[in-house]
Amino acid sequence: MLWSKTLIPTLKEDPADAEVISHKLLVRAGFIKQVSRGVYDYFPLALRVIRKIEQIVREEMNRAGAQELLMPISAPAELWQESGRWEMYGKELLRFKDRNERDFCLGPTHEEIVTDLVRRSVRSYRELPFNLYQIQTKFRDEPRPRFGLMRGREFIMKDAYSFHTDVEDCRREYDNMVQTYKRIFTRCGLSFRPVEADTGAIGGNQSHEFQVLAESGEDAIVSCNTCDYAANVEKAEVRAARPAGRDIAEESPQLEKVSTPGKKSVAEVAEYLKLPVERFIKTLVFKTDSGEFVAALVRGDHEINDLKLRAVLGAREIALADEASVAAAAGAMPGFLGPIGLKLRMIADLSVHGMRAAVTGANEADAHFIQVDQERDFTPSAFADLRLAVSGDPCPRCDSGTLETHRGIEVGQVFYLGTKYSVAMGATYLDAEGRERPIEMGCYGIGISRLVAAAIEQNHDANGIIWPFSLAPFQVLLLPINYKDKAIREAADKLYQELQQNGVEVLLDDRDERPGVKFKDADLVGIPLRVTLGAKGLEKGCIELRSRRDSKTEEIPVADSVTKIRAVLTQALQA
RNA sequence: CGGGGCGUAGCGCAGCCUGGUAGCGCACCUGCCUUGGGCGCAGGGGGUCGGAAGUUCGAAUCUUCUCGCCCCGACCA
Repeated sequence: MLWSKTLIPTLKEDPADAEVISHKLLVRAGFIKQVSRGVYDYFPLALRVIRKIEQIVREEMNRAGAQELLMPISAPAELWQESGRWEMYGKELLRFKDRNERDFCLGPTHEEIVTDLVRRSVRSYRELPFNLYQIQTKFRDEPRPRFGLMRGREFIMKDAYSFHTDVEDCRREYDNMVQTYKRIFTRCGLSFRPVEADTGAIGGNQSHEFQVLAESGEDAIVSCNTCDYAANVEKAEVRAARPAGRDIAEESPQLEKVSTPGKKSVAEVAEYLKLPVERFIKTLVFKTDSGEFVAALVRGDHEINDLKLRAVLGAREIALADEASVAAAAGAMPGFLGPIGLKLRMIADLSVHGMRAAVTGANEADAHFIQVDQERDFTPSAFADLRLAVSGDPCPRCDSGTLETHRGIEVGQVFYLGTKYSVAMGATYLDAEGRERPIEMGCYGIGISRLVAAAIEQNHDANGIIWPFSLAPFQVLLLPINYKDKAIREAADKLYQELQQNGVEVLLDDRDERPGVKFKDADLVGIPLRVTLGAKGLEKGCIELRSRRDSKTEEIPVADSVTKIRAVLTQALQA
């Protein structure tokens, strides 16, 4: 392709509204432009990258036995009402009415549509199992889209759904997809990690996310430094600390109430009393969807994992109670709450068990208790794993490991769904005995457009993007120093033709620009191989081949150039 | 949804406080020059100052409303 005929509006300066590097570079290098909040145009270079990713995904999904189809982007409300998600999904679901005032939504995901499709098409166990996938634009009206392609409202996704007669077969396919995803992300040239994950709004009861490791990632993940345990912090289990081994007969110092005027947060009180935050017990009051107020207790240096709390409470929704509700329900203001004398149901984190010489609120204004002894002074309704895992926690799976934390960009997620949708929507089959049974389901997503951003977060330098060979919009950039020079132009045109005839994806910078401009743009756009054609080299019959990633440069004879470039590409794409 | 910030030429910004009829850099166009890392010189085009209403002789500038975009928060007692 000719640069002069391609829309590549590069910018010298960072766009004012971009925060993360992938967003800045995608805009600066002429790949995307924002149309509205979280919605972007994909310019020709971006589309080529997307097509590359799609192709890898297609090849691997097909190889794994899945079949591609295409479902509608809009869905009638009735299907979402059947699954119950019309009410549950909230404002992220973009809803609208057609001309006849019928409710519709734009699909943020397609469990309802695909389940409907399958229930109308499948009767017998003989027709199962199968796995259907599509690559399509999705719309989620995110509360806060940001970071360019990393969290858009409109985005391109590969979503797959598998259907099975039984749990074992569904789990087999789940594993098949995990392996497939590993191949896909490896082929994309990314450093990633599969982690255990919460199932969120999709539902189901087993899930892994595929996280591309990057500092700018929105997700926090933990991984064991010894075994292969890794999880999203939302999901990470925390093992009960080993029992401290305490002497029951030993007396604790007497409980004491101290004045802490205006000191509300753990940090403030700790500073004021000159006591370490680990000695504190935080008391947080949550309201459940059934209207109950519940106190959750965690150590001062820990944080509540509300997914865990929600699960322990068996609640559908929980939220921190506002000040007025807390005052009414607990009889004290936030900041001075404590378990002693509290009339609410209390769930305490495992680490609170057996704490001594602890500090808690005194359930009255401007006062805290010190020398609190959990076993002596209060008894929670239950102890449970409530807190977020932190760096340094012991691994929940192996004996010797400890957890370390990383940031990640979630580019894929696999779910074992079970029969949640098939039961709700009546997707059943007849087994060999003629009994009607619900279909077991799994679902598997990959954020195609997010992957573009993730790849850049992981592959860039001060000058611009460095595309992995497998994702690059072009494999080779031909850069004639002066395209108006006859000898250079003829050499460039000839090489351009030959490379194309040899199946190499090549972009020729045929613009009448100064060399400096072309070099800067070349680095910015990030095509992995650059061939520079200059007068000096051509006099010797040579061109210059340069790697974008490591800047390694070699002069090679024009006559060998096609062979050499093909060899480099072959090697790079195999690696 | 709460808080903050910003909307002035394609991009990045100044001007606003203290009202007087819009400017800088880059980009763009023309010519000359130059050609291995965002050249040089000369000339030139382009803006309903996000929108609406108000105050005023006069509004980019002051007031009100509104729309858009960005950031932070929307759990830590």
